[in-house]
Amino acid sequence: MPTKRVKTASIELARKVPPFTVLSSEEWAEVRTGLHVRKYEEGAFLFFEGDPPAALYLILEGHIALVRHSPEGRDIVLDVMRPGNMVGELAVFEGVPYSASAKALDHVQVVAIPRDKFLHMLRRYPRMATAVIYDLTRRVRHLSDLVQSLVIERVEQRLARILLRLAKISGERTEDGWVITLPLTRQDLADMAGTTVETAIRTLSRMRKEGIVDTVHGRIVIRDAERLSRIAETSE
Amino acid sequence: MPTKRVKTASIELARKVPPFTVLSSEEWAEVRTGLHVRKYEEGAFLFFEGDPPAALYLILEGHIALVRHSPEGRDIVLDVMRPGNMVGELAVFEGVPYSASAKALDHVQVVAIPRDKFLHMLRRYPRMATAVIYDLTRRVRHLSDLVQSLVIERVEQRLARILLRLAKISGERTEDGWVITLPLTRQDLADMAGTTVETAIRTLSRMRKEGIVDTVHGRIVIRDAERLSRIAETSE
DNA sequence: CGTTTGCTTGATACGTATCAAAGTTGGTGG
DNA sequence: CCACCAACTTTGATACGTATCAAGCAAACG
Repeated sequence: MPTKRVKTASIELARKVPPFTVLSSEEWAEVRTGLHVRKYEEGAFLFFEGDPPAALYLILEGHIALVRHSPEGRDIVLDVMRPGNMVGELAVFEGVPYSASAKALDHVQVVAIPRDKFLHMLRRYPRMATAVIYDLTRRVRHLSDLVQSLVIERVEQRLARILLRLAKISGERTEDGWVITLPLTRQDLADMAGTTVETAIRTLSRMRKEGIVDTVHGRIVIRDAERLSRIAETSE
Repeated sequence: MPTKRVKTASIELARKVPPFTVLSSEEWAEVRTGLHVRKYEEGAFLFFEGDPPAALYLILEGHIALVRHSPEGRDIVLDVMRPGNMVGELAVFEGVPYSASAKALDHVQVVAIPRDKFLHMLRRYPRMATAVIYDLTRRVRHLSDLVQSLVIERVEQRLARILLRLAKISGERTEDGWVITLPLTRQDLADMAGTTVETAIRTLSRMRKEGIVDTVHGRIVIRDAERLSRIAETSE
């Protein structure tokens, strides 16, 4: 695969994203010093569970998985974050180590906001807190859904749900269905569904045989979104 | 059991609890109009999943379980909230129906803050947002733990963890161990552990036979906290 | 071209859900 | 005070979904 040329985003891009949208030009001019854009390759980690809370990251481009590592070597994906989302808020806010690792799922560009700077910003421009609250709110809602999903649904339903969500956040319409552009391994999907690779594979194989999904060049294609939705919603 | 006389808390109590602590006397005087204390009996619901977001509640006394109902009739306890915690923030903030029901686990007293009032307060005194962020942060952390617990732990470990947590938030030291003062049914515990009543009962019975826990007058007593911790931490 | 990494399939074991039925408890009203 | 009722608890038998262990296969890579 040829390496893509990727232009580095300007820090000015951040101005268009919450929480910076609430700032006036003067305020922004003051705030932007000390902020800088960072790039991460697919598979790279922004930070690891347990690291001291150095900075909060605002995603400009790409997708980040929040991953918990279990002592037994099992990984669990708590959430998948997109452009506009923040990563690392918990730790930065409370001044405790990151409670999950942040892994780039594709090419990622972020604005890194050092902890001190962020706290200072928030004290000086409390209006910015609204954006933080919205982001946390989204996360609580997602985690609540995930808990419910883990308790009442079987792997097949959970995977169906996950594929539909992934298509929504990084899907591309093509002739034979929705392509999930994120380069995900079966292990990644298993970690999102709270199951093992083998079970994830078996489930996806069954779906492939039924013509519901397919894999092309490592990308998952949803061939029959309606049937997938039906599986996701099946209440028994 | 004789009905206890319970004094209604004064609205002034709220002044000592975040997010109101950040207000000056004048600000508080302005804010407190329109706020009122509400009481709920054990088992009562403050609101149901799907209700319009009428108000946010600040707990002054008692404990509230956030519960999701599944179509199949299964309940899932997402979190147990204590004095100082807020309930209903998500819905109030985003203006969407409550995503879970709020059930009083014991005698509860709250300050009800109508949605409009709350949003207005937050715009006028943005410093108050900090308390909201802290509360959300706690919830995200708890839900993350819960997800991890559901994925990697077996029922026994999950229950052990839950009992220890409950002892911490509503435990009382007595001669033969820690008594969990909340009046919880086996069904409640099952809903917290993401399992069925029968399995919860079997697990607790086993623990009782081993002298780890016991039930006295419907209250759970932790007789051997150390052994319980060991079960909760066992990594295999 | 060999080596690693990810994918796939099979056989088996284990934990938990489910269904069924009976026992216990606290509260109610006669 | 007793009888009754409803809600909660308990135990047993069985079925099912998924983890686990094992082994082979395909594709990517230096």
